[in-house]
Amino acid sequence: MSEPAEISPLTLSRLPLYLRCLRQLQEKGTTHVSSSQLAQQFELSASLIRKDLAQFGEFGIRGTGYRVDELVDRLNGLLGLDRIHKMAVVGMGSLGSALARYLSVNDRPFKIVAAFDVDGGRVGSKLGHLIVHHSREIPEVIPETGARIAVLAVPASAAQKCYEDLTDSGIEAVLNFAPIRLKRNPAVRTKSVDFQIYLEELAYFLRS
Amino acid sequence: MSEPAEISPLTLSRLPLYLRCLRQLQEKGTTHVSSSQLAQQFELSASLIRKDLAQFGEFGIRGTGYRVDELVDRLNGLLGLDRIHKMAVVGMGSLGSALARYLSVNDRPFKIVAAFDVDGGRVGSKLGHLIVHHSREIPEVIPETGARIAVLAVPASAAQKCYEDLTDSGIEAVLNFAPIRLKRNPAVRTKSVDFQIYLEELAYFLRS
DNA sequence: CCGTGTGAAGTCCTTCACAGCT
DNA sequence: AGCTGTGAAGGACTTCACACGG
Repeated sequence: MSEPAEISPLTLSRLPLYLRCLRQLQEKGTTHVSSSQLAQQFELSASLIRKDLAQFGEFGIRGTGYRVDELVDRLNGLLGLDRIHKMAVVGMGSLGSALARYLSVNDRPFKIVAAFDVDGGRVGSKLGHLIVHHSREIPEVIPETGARIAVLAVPASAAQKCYEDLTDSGIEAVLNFAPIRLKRNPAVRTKSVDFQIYLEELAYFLRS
Repeated sequence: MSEPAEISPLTLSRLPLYLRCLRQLQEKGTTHVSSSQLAQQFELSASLIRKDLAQFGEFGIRGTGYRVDELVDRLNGLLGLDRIHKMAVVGMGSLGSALARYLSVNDRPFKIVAAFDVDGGRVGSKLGHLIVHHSREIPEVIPETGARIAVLAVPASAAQKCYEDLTDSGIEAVLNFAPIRLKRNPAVRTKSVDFQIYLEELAYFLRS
């Protein structure tokens, strides 16, 4: 059972989820877990877990379940989380700063190597031991730092321009928080997280 | 063509997206748009747009397309965005504060009516003209304010407890930002936004 | 003639059910 | 006996293609 050329997007979106659940189990000291236990505790589907995992080899033990540590390692490897990812953050407003704190926790593989803003009050200030650059320096600084992934947390009006500067500078993946539909660069993995849209979706259930 | 009892979750997730695109068109002064124009400009599927919209009535004009203003109004109505939603925010750390700013922009129908935290330095401080309450006051304050929707932006370790306090207090929908898999209350619409997971998903494409 | 609305076809994803391993 | 791995069945969603209305 060798690894397929392409993981289906829905399977891919669940792998980090499984990882999160398994990490919670690790903290509790659980060493083995079955698909049905996982399903019950975390409101997942047992058969789906098995199908998802079985795509990448047989690392379950029939009659017993999965070894938690092994599964964590395997998923970390599959997702490329077993090494450091250098990350840039563009937009150091309240959201960008908060994201910088939340996304670069020490035990996680994402390390911020560059930060940008256009606000004179923030350019030159420090984020940890990093200096915040002006966004116009993206084309020079990104290649210097070797960042391959970027978080975009600028106002909607500036997002498309920043996005293009980033992708032109060699960034390969962007996580966008600006509330706008970006015109995407097909060579760059782009994911948008839009809080307003999530709220609007929830609002539907409050029409009563 | 009357409205169905249930919208499929995937259709529902696209309606706010269409709304976002349409608002962008409104700002540019566009009055009419066809499904294929929408599809091209915003990288959507024309036939899917038509299918999604047609579920709620025939408000396209054959040969012409859709009237932007009318469609915006209709979608706003469908999603329950044509009235104010009172919202509570729990967790006034950097993320909670940033979210409070981003989600309660004036032209949006979500209005923050209560804020909570456990940190002595933040309890009692002001968010606009609102006082930040201690989280232990959730059971009293939520009913007083009439909030029906809540944003949860507390550390993972506190999330489950806060979630339960909120749902026990009558909150009907929760947007969770804590990086944890919540044990959900089935009576409450719960949506989780997990930045770490999104990054991990992107990391998969950077394994090279 | 253009674009919507919509059955039909096609694709993708999930659930089922059980053979086979431990 | 228990649980994984997996073909087969079932379901959900999307795309196709065209009839119909403007």
